[in-house]
Amino acid sequence: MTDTQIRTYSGETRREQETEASEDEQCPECSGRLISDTEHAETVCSECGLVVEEDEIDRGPEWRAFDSAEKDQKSRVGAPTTNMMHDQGLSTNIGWQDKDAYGRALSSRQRQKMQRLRTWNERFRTRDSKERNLKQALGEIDRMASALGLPENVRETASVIYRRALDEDLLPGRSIEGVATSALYAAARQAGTPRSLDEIAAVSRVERMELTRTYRYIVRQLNLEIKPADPESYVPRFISDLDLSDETERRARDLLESARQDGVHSGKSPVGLAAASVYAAALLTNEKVTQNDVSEVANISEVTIRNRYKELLESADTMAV
DNA sequence: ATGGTTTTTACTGCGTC
DNA sequence: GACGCGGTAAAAACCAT
Repeated sequence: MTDTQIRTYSGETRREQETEASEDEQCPECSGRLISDTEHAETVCSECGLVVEEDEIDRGPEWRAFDSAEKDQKSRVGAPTTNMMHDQGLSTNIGWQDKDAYGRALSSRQRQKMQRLRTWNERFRTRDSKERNLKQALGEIDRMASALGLPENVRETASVIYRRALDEDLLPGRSIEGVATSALYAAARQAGTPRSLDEIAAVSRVERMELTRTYRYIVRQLNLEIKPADPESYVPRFISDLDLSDETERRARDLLESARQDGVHSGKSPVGLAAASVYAAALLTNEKVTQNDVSEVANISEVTIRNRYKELLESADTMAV
């Protein structure tokens, strides 16, 4: 049984169990495999045909198709809506070809009319400043996200955050780039794939200081609940940057876990903690990494690593006893 | 603005290869 | 002697009030 992580806007995570796949379910009568028949909204046994469940919710289409060509024809699913486009991909586009629905050329009178419609459609589509604003910001978010190797869902979340900021009129006085960057930063953290402020600032057009200011403001105004980043989420990245083994990764997580229970955590920078755990774990597994190596990939001073990793080992010891 | 906390910077001493 | 490591003090950055 697999767990899926569901992340909500506010960043809390809860776990939901996926609906049970029918493969390990057995028919109560003859212990044959159960097949869920979505077309008739039933779960039936493949051996004896016993209907185990009826009247399930049918998520299939309401039409029937008798061959694949017909299926294609009847299917009427468009592109999914996405928050990554300023109009969620829903606006109308007037085709550039001067053809009618049957592919015949239009009369010149019609052509002129279509040209006027195109012009106006375009004007309305990016009508007010907000829309144009959004367009630019989303482009920015996209650019930065790919520079940082952040997955699509992060971009999506960032877009949502930006949209909210826009709706609440938080923009005046702040730069589009600044807010866009903040949104991305927040989204990355919410998604559990945090990037440090430095990393974000490196690909953004705004200064670090402006970024932190805007970020704080946005978080406060939108009531985004962003928990302090979990040190563990940095571990895999550091491990792979340093070419360390899985074993080391596991130990690093263990160290962080016992540190958490010990409460050594609070107030300390999560990145520092992660870096220290990686270093300490490498010591334990006899893999060679210097404090300097770790400090470089983690962008953390060696001093911090030293201080943290001692604490980590200490708390790991007391936990073991 | 302020004060408390954490991180960084810079420097020093020790041991090892 | 260079390097990794540990320690310290003072400065800087950060955060809540």
